Amino acid sequence: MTLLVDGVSGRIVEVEAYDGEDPAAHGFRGRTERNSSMFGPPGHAYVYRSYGIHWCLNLVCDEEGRAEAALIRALEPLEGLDVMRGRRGLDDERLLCAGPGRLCQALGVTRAHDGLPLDEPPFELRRPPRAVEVVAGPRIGISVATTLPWRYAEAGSRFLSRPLRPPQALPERRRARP
DNA sequence: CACAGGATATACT
DNA sequence: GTATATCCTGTGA
Repeated sequence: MTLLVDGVSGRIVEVEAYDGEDPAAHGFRGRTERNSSMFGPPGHAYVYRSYGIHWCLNLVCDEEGRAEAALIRALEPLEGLDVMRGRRGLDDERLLCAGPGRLCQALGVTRAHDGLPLDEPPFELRRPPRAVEVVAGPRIGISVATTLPWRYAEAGSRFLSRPLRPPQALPERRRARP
């Protein structure tokens, strides 16, 4: 999908999955003030402060309060490149949105966006202009559940937060819980 | 490659 | 109350 925030946009090229049964996820130990929007409703944003400095954006996915969300980790910049450059204070297109904190800075995402619906301004999601090959691997920056291959990225993209060794097959879809 | 920066949460005393 | 870890990034060794 292409993600837009007030018209500044990029194609989502890297995400990570998290859910409430996942010890690496914020929702694992229950609902708090910070992670509240991760528990639903789906189709809304979960924005949290990371390391006291950065903002990170998740798209909330599930419909039954299971705290399932996708962390957006990288975008391929499409529209509003100069706005992004101004916000980020650098020119290199490759580094404008190559990381969850970086893309929030480039798109102007802050706590003010936490809990907002993704199908209304300032957000907009557009269907992918084309199908892409997706590769999977272990998630980044966590110390538990490190073997789950829940990081997904576009194969060969130069806009990833960190390289992912292709080729790797997509994992089997996890069985639905009872 | 190591580490500062510093909000939020949890596990301690 | 203090201590430690964190879904990170820019900077300087």
